[in-house]
Amino acid sequence: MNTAITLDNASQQDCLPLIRALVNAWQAFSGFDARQLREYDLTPSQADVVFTLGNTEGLTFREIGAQTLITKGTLTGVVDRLTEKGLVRRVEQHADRRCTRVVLTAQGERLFARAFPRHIGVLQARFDGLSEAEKREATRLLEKIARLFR
Amino acid sequence: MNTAITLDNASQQDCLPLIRALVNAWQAFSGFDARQLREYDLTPSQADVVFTLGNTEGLTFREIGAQTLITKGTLTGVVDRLTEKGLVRRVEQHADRRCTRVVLTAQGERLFARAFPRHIGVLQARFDGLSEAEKREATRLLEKIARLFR
DNA sequence: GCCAATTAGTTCTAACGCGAACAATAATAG
DNA sequence: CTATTATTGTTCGCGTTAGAACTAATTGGC
Repeated sequence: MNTAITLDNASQQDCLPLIRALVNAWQAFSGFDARQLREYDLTPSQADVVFTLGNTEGLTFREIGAQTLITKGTLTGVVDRLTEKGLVRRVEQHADRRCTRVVLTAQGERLFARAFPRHIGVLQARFDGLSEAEKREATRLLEKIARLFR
Repeated sequence: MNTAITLDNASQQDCLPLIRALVNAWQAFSGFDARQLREYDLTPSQADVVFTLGNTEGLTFREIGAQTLITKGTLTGVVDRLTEKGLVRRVEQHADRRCTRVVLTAQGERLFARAFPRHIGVLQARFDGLSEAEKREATRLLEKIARLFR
């Protein structure tokens, strides 16, 4: 009994159908998400930030990065573009002058109130193609996969 | 009985834990994949192309794009970089002069023979943290999710 | 109190990723 | 046959994406 993987048997490994399914599911979901968000003139990353800032008093770059999984280097650019659009603004902190708080502007709040419920509604409607038991099981398995590769 | 989604109940929709799990699983898997491939000095897209071309007589851009889900515009750049590295070359077709076939060079073949089995082996080892039944169920659910958003 | 280690955010580089516009070529309708 | 339509790959614009180097500010050890 040997687990060596050769050029000949590599394509028969049973992880490959699962990997293909994961890639396809991600591609389909993220593509759909991006197309939907275009209605609000937002990229997925921008929407992620706006939706994270909604119903908060503002968050620092570090906090946004932790919740959205956007790297801090990327986040600088995303916040720059949201600022140009007038949806957020940077607020300096006196307590810790290294930190910057990012806050939704009035326009950002309005977009959040309009886009967030509608966007979630569209996604929820699609996911209702799964039963509640399937959603729970898929969540459990995906959490387990995430742990395996962390 | 109403399914309207408001600003207040949007965060309670039961698709959200599943979405979070999907995002986290993808992030963890694709990040691991990218770090592993760095050992061969390949990006995920480059590896995707090299691994797709392995054991073939070469494929056109259209065929590679169909199998890898890389857009044709992106593929031009990926093949450019693989060409610079000496791993693939473009072969013009006389039959249809619009088409270009991409073929592994001898160096590309060697890299494929070395990297493909080893990389699959590393991934397979991680996925063995799931039982066979879990792999099948995860595959089924992910295929269903992909269909919901296609 | 002072120096070393941390932390926060910015900048830079290389490579995607997608959609749209484009030129060259091929296929099809009439 | 010829005009229209479709397909193939390239190019471009814009926006990520990760990672590393960098600056400014803060914290911890002693």
